[in-house]
Amino acid sequence: MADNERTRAAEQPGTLADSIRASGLKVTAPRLAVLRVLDQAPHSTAERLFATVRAELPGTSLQAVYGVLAAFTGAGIARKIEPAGSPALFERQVGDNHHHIVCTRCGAVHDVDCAVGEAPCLTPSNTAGFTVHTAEVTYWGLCPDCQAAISSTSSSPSPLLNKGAQ
Amino acid sequence: MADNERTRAAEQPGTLADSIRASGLKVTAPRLAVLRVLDQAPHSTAERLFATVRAELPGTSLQAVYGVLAAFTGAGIARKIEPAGSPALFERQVGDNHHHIVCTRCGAVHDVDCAVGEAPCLTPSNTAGFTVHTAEVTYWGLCPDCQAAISSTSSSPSPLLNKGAQ
DNA sequence: TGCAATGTTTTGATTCAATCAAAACAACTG
DNA sequence: CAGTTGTTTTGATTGAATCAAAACATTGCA
Repeated sequence: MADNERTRAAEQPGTLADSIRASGLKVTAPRLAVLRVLDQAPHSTAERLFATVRAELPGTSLQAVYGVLAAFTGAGIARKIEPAGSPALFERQVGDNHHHIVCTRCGAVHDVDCAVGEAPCLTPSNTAGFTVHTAEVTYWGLCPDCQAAISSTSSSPSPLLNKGAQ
Repeated sequence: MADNERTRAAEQPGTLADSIRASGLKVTAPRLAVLRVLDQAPHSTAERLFATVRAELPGTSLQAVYGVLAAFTGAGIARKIEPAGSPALFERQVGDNHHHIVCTRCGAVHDVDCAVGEAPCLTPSNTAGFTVHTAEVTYWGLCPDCQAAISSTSSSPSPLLNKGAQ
């Protein structure tokens, strides 16, 4: 590793390093790299982040990425989402309480704003004595590309997931 | 296996075998056993179902349980739910579109009726071109037991999952 | 009632995602 | 600039689920 690339941390311009430091974490090259990729490609798996990070920081290990992500989610600057049938995805934590829509054919994920300003069906009717802290909505459907692919070819859809009828 | 226990399928009284046959599947002892346990203990993992089924049907393998569950979900008489941080859970498919509330401390799962008769926030505001088929709501909170456990002991909650702030 | 065809279950191996533990190492504090 | 704390690496391991092929049972049909 020529000239210790892994230690070049503090020389970043601004915001990324700042938001890491602001959350009480030490600033390191792997963390900067992961946060940058998280920004450029939200809803990435740990493996995908690893592949991209490794391109610019060859010494990085997959376990380091997992470690960085654990630190980020613990510190509240990243969020882990786990759609059924998919490995965990990560995105930078943003203030709003948005949800996700997942394509059942290709797995593409997009953000969806919460329908009403104040969370709508976040207060279930019968909580069975539970105290509710969070409500999480996942929408399942077809992304534009897969709609086109299905309507043009008459081949079988080969769905990524087999959700029960709603 | 004395007198071929595994083949005693058709002699069940009624409803279980009927609902298997009604969905176009062959009736077998492992399927009857899995469906019975699914009825008695909803929200069970495959492993848990396997342990219970094996008690009454010793020759059954874990893979058989997975196979039965795949057949059931494919035929629409069982539903697979996959809460973040937990292995997949299974329940008998019922007509209503209910959701689930999960205890972040002990993992207990309960059913929650959809707040309004017609699904409320099942129509997101910006679908980004997606066609929405299903909306899935998961509530996270504390079950009554864990609320009591936390307020009585001042020990650390040791949460099962670390959800981001909502 | 018995036979054949189809579909299910078993057996064994394998994949994928994620986590654990300890040693080597680097970032921040003073 | 040195020490302390915390991070990263290395290597192994777990857990959940899936795959493939052979053995077997259920159902429909004669």
